[in-house]
Amino acid sequence: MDYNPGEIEKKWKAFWDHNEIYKVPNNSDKPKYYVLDMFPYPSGSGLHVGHPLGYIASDIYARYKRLKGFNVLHPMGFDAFGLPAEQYALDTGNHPSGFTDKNIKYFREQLDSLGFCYDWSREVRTCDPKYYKWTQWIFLQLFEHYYDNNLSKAQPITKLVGRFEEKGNVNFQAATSQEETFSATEWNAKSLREKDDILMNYRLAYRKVSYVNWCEALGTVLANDEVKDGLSERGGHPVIQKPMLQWSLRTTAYAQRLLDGLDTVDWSDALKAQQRNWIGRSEGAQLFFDIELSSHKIEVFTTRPDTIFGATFMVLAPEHPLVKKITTAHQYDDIEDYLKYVNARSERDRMEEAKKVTGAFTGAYAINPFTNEKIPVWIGEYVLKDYGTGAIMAVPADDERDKRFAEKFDLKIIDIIDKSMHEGAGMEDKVGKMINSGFLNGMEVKEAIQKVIDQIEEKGIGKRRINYKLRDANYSRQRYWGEPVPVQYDADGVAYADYNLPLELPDLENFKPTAEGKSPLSRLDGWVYTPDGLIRETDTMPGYAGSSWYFLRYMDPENEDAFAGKEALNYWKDVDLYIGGTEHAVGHLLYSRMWHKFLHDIGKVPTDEPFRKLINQGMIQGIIEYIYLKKEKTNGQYHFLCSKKVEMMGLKEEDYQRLPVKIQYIKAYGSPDSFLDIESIKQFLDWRPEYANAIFECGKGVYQNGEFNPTDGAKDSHLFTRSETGKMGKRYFNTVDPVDVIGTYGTDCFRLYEMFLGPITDAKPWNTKGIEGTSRFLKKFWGLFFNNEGEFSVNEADPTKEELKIMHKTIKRVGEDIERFSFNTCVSALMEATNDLRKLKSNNKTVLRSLVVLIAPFAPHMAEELWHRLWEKGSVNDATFPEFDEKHLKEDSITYPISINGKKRAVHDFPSDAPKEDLEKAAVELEDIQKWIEGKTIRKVIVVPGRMINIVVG
RNA sequence: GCCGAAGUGGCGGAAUUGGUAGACGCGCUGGAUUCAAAAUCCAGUUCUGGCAACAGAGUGUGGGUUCGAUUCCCACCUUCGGUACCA
Repeated sequence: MDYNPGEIEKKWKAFWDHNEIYKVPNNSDKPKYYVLDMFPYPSGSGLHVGHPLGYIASDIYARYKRLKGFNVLHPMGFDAFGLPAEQYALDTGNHPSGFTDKNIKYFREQLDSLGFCYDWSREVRTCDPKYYKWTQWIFLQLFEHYYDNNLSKAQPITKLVGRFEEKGNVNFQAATSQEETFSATEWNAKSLREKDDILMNYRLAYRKVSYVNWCEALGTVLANDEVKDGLSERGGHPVIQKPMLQWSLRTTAYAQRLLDGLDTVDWSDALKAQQRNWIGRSEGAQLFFDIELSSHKIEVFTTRPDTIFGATFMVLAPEHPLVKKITTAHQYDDIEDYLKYVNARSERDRMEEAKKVTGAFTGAYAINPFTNEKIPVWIGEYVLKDYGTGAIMAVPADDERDKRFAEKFDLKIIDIIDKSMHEGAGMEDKVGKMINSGFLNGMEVKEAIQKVIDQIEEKGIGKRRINYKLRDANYSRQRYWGEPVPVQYDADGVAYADYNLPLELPDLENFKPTAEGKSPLSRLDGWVYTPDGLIRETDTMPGYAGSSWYFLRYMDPENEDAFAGKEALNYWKDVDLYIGGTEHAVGHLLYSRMWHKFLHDIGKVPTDEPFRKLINQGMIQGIIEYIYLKKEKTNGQYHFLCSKKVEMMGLKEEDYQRLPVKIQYIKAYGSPDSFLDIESIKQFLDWRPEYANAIFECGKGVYQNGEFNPTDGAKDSHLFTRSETGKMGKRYFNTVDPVDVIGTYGTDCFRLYEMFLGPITDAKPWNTKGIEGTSRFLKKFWGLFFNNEGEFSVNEADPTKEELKIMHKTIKRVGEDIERFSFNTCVSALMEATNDLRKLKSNNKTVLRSLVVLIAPFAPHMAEELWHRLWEKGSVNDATFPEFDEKHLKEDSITYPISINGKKRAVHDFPSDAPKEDLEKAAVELEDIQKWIEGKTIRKVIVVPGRMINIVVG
């Protein structure tokens, strides 16, 4: 009987569904294991072959763990709120929920075609009120807690109020943006509104003024990547930085714990390094500078207080609140002009042009507290409002950016560190001897840092301090398609938690934001104004709200009394294995960890870290095929040119635009010689009718308006395309839908091939052609169970020594390779075993039964079919992963490579139990070796038993 | 700029702790089968020279450590990914 994947896969999928094979109980005698995939956003374009890579890997591991006797939780759900659905609603006027449902349905179909062992009864969707009820609930918990730095733990706001009533906030260690101190008496005298403002400075979810990219023309707030050069990506309208009162999360409160927790998890060093850099802990000093003729002080944070004698000017962030207060009348116009310029630039613009030096002088002078010199105060966009204090003391002698700034604006530079002993050392190396630095002269940098901080503290002008680069996370979105924030305000603007959850997202017809940039919800007067005279918050929550805790909901998805029940949480505890892409390295993975630590603080989850082991899958790349379009039209027509011509004639790349072409039109796709022929140019024109009259300058002629004019009588011609490996995506028209591949080769084959491509963590290009190899392998594997007449036939006799060796070798390799997530080599091992058994013409039942279990995680449908044909009961999913026995792997003899001075010159078989001395002697006497050592002295013979022999001659 | 990862045949990749470089697969070449093709099977396939036995070179580049380096160390080059200008 021939292998027919379509039939088999359909049959066993129905069998598994009917028997609820993948349903997982919340209690079991077996040890638990939790395998999680990163939460997908169900985009309209569906999955391409790159997406399932991680899902297949986790599915294989989940199935393997089950065979190893674990109770395995392996769920899936949808991160269903988000921008694309909202954009779709804006464009079409349709409600995003219908669009989202449709997308989820297609996504689910695609996932189902991949044969995953998800327990779909646990599916969650972030846009379901039953789910976001708990997202809102967690938000309110954050709102009603603050972070106590002494206890290193979140505490209820009520406790804080108690403390204020008794002692005020003096000497109180908490994560806060509160600057003024107050006594108990002062506190008790404050109005409700004043108290609320102060509490806001302590809450873990709080309101503050922060900046958004506001586009007046589009009437909406834009994400960073929707803004380019101060203009909106869509339409090219101006974008400005607009201050708005918004919700934030005090992520910074958890900075140190987020850093420390990294030491306890099994993640790659690369990923941990990224998180550490993001958190960005630095040690240094906080320091206040007096301003001449002003009562204000400028606060700075510096990691290099030792360089203070070289601080010859100061730079404030343009948004710094002091700017308006200290600017002199004379400099007013300069500063205003500069602020206008900066206002039009996004943070990203500022970063991308790191080398561009801009700034303006405020006219004010600060006093260097150690030299007592007057130093000018400037503003400059290279100083960011959200890092440190938004102000720096500039030391042009030792800092590249300060130096460029000083050179451009002709400011004083004083050398303060002699680095002549340390060639090539930079500022970050913290080496050298202090010069021109008063009492620090002659000290090494590290010593000077400590000395100067002591002095700073003694003078009372600053303190030793630890600073984090991590910023509080903006939590407000002026959008419709997200969780409503369950907060109400009274007439004074005091915020109250609304525990009437879920606060459902009301229906809407107009999804446009309001003229002032508020969320479209603010138009719903009947919703905004509550019967008790309060006003609802109209901002919605960001994408990361629902995805910061979803893995907990899977543990107990139906629970109506809690986000998950105590019992379920205590059984599943945390995620044992998390697989997903690096794009979430800092965002999602940091927010989830913070939420988890918070929930742990308030006693709601038993663990401090959510994800024990984490693997980043690499990207599957596609080949992007471009055609060259001249930027200047020829006789008013678009003009396409063969890529070979552009390359060979040495034409300037910048005169051409690269236009990605649908890969379906390409001939010789993926090869360096890929091209469009006349037929495919016609297809291209059907797709892009705006180029109907364009000129196509091919190798052997010119095609235009349906006519081909050859240069030398050619019938057809090639318009060569430029092929580049890059991302697979809709915008490059190079996606491959897994459903299409599966239609031809079957699910098992597709799974196997994705794994066979290479290591899970590496990026690698997709090439559909290579799948033939795994397809042949499955046919051969299947063929092991059938005789020449096509009848199922296995040999029930005891396996031979050779058969046992193949079997145990394969068990060892597949088992060990799954454990180290080397799935590509597992497939190789199974291929080799199949080839070996075919050579032996072996169809031994004991051996084949083991192989069926080994292949089951990879090709579950075929395995189930063969399992049942072997007269086994139940499901292969409930089989036991076979154990290997070392005794079957022993060889009688070992083939040793024999090297002379490390270079292999011969191979020879020796008995595997031959002692070292015998090997030494025998190797030297071999005929093949004699000619290499003739006339030379043997200095040494190195024998590594079981491995190799090396003869050193001289 | 900064951070991270990776460079091995025509291609994807293997070599788990320093010990036979190129497993396995794609592609290609030759053969069998076939009227022919597809499919299948067998053999070969790192490069250079040689009919061959064999010899030389070879894991991005240049150095180093070692009896022995794809693996460890130093410097550099290239590619990919991330990025909120490390005060």
